[in-house]
Amino acid sequence: MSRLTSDQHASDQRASSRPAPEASAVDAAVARHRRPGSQRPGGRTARVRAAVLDATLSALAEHGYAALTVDVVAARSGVHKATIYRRWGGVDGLLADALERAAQDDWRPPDTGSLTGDLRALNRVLLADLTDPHQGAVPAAVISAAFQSPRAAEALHAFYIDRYRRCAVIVERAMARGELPAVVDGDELLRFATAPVFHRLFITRDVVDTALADRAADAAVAAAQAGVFTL
Amino acid sequence: MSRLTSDQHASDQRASSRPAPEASAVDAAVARHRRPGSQRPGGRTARVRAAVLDATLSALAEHGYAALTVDVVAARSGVHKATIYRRWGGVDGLLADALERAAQDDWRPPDTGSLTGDLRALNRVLLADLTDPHQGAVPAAVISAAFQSPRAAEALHAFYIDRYRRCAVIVERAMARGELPAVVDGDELLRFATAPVFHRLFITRDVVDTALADRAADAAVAAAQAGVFTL
DNA sequence: CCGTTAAGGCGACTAAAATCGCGTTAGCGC
DNA sequence: GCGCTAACGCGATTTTAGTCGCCTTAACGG
Repeated sequence: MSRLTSDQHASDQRASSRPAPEASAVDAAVARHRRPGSQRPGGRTARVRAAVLDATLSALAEHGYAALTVDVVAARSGVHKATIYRRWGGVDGLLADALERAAQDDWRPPDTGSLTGDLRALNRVLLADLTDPHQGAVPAAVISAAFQSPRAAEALHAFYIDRYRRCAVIVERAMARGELPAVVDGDELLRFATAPVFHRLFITRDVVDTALADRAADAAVAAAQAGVFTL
Repeated sequence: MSRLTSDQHASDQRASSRPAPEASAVDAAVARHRRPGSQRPGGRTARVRAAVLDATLSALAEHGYAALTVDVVAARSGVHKATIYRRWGGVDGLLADALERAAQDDWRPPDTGSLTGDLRALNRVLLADLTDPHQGAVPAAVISAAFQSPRAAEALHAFYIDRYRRCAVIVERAMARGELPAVVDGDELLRFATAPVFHRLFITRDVVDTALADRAADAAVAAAQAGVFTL
């Protein structure tokens, strides 16, 4: 089992060639791992990280957060338990790093031509992602882990800083179109628009549908037009 | 240590008298514990529950959620570990029950004379409670536990159903005063008003101040007046 | 009162999580 | 190529979490 997973991954990475020269996607992923004092972030280390985080994600999607344990990830990834504890410290570290890697994608907010349309679409995507067992399990698990682990909390914070920054363009477009009465705080507007979705999913644990997603978007637009987010 | 705690608790409870007759406050607390099939919810059982939940709360406040373990609660309460596992199943059960007991208070929403005032005050109280290490640690911990434990999720859901129901009077008063253009969904309005506080505290992990609490209240009022929550 | 029996106490037991020391491998600079 | 050494593999060990069987205690009904 452990060999199988290991081999499988090795063949995923690079079929059969020298490991060094044309590493560019790997370098990008690796650069982030380089911290002051850390050395040798080369090929193997990167492969181990990829294998471990992939295993973390698939284990999470398959058996849920409650069953996510270092031993499971070790078995799935073919990486030794001790290595995982050394590099990540525990499940919270795994989740934090998985989220950091997930943030390295090319996600872009929707563009429908209107502020309300964009925000509604954003909330629907958000809802779909968070309820999706594959993508959504990671943010959800990190939200939970953040209560116990400062590292997870920091990763979560950074993740949403980045996501909301990427969404800022929605508000900029709306202002350019003259849909808003003045210069508003885009971050603020976006956070208000999305907050109800998170709130019902993870705090009150209500059932959430697209109607709520739309209503939240509408409420934020109404508040913005009333001047609540005006700078 | 275990004897010390045990003795201390015994003397706290009832100095030196017969245990049975004049139990009324205890009875009230106990009545809830009586479930179909459960029997003998009498004095000792109630005392054990009180001791265990008190220990859970103080341990949580003192050392945080990460350090909250059954062994710690057992030691603090003077109740044996096995008993706790039998009755509560684990930390998630402890938290769920602690939240259920906490819900049995006489909490009332603020009454300032205006809708905006009430919602602002509500959000400020909410923020203060959630950041307070004593009161606030329980909801926070249960929110986290709910990701792994259906029981905690159910307790959380029920808790907020009840809290928002108690707040409904805020919106009713506002409608009676004519502050709202039509009949609005009070629950909806209240959830929108409070969602941003939870969102920043537990999802984005931003720093939260009273200015945000007020802004969230204002945004909800603006949305309500624009007809977003109209039934 | 007194018998019945839930509920709790107790400590040993099993299982799982986490750590450690040491040998091996493979990046990286030369 | 070729050392050097960071990073990983490995199995044993320690620590912590959770379970079990048996005995004791004390509610509750009569």
